[in-house]
Amino acid sequence: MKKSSFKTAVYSLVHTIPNGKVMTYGQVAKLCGNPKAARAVGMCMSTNTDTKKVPCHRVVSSTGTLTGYAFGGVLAKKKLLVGEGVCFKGDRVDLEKSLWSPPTL
DNA sequence: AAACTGACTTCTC
DNA sequence: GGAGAAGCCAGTT
Repeated sequence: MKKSSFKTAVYSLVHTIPNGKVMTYGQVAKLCGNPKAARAVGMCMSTNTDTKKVPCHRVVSSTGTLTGYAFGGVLAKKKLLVGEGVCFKGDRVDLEKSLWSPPTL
């Protein structure tokens, strides 16, 4: 590992999110080194263009609300999550069932 | 190097 | 839980 920019860490972490699960920006930010860098995480998602390598649609806000999506908006994001098997509560993700946390290495 | 921006989080009412 | 306000971080210009 070299040049571990925050962005790189976020990309790697998001890339580890399994299908049918979601993570919050705060969770990602914390695992990346700064629990308050949730905003920075979101920006990295917006700059991200490889949805296949970085499933940014699996990243939601702390309350389970879907935030922006650079590939069709929250509508497409929601559809993607539902299609993967993520539980939804109206317009929000059921974090109690679909919130995922990385393995303790 | 400084300033601005942005897909956030948390507190209070 | 919803609405409003303040604080925080990294990236881009």
